[in-house]
Amino acid sequence: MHSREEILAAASEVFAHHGFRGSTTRRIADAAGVNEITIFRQFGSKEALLREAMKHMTQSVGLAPLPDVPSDPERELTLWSESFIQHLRLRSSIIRKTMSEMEERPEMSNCASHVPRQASAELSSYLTALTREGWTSEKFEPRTASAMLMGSLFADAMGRPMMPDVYPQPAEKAAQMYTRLLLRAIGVENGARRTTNKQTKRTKQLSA
Amino acid sequence: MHSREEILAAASEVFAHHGFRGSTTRRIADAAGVNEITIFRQFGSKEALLREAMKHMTQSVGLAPLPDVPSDPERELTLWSESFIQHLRLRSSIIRKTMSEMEERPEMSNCASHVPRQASAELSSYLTALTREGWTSEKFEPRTASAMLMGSLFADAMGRPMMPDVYPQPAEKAAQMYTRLLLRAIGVENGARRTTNKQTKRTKQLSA
DNA sequence: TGTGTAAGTAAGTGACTACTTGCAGTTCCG
DNA sequence: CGGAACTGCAAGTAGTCACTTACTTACACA
Repeated sequence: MHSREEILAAASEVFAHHGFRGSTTRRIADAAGVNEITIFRQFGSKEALLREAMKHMTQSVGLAPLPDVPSDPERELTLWSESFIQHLRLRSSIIRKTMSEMEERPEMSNCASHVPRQASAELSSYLTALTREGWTSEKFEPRTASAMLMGSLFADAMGRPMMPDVYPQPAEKAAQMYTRLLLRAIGVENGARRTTNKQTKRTKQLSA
Repeated sequence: MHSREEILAAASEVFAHHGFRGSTTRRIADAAGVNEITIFRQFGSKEALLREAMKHMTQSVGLAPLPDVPSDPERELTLWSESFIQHLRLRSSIIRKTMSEMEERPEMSNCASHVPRQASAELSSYLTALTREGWTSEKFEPRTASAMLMGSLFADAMGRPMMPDVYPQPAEKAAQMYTRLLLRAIGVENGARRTTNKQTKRTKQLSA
């Protein structure tokens, strides 16, 4: 009963630090404060346990929401970027392990790709909304821009512990700085909306 | 004699596909077409072999050079980005494994961080030169901008095989698209230099 | 009091792991 | 011809791995 949750938590922890091959059933059992055999009775095999632990973990992501209609792009996007990079940093160990394992165990990383997929979709649609609502002055592909922002945040979260000197300082401001650069790339000025013919569209939409 | 090189190559190959723990001496010996004992006689231990293989691999990077004085920023940066992403894609497996191993075996990844460190330094200094030479119209931190471009390329190389739909299409144009966005973020117009007071500086430098 | 369920203990299986020892064959060099 | 240097083969060591079997303990519920 109670042991199941503890085993799953311990399995995640051990996997994050030692990878699949390093996650011995003995280590997981010790970390969970449980007899090794309980693992096999509850989950059948080490592989099944880690599959389950993976699924169990991809719940509860909690990214900051992006509004359907932007009202303060810099503020909204910065908050989103900060919540995304925080999510990545908290899970950097396990993400590294999962990415390394994905060629040998595709079924595990398929489940792990759910979060970035969804984040990418939300960010892309927000960037599209920025253009639709007349905030942008430059033409751009939403997918490219979203890949660029998410990629910067991802690489920062993965690489900063190893080589802090190649990333912007301080770490807490990094998300904001990437976000500002991206907004400038797509031509969003400091809090000022451009007045284009697109604006009527938005007014209509709001009054509808 | 000849076996040494073959063992090193085989070790890299096996490590890229199976990581440290999965790189059994037996597997490496088979891949090298060599008796397992030869490995121990030549390198002493599995760890020493993989350390050597790592060192042996970080030679021959071959990034496109960035000029000290920019003359065609879009062209020069695009070529650099393309050579960098190609480098990352060719080594994506081994990079994933190294990043996953870096917490357990820091000495291996320290050697691996040499390439991105140098690339970052070169890119940053090129971006600084862009401003010095009057190509940019926006204020920006070179380190942030370089982390952003390199991060986008890195994340693309790492993530595209797993989720191709979140990255720009086609893959061969991705580097160019990221580069264009970055240039816009720092205010470099399409091949047109801005005429600022900085230009005199450059002229002086050239005539010197 | 009897029964089912979740947990533990102890011991062991066969496969794999890094690494060793001893012996023999080949190649090359003086 | 003789001896290094390199390589291979056969066998083995001590340890770890995932996983199993057989039996015991604790507790909930009826």
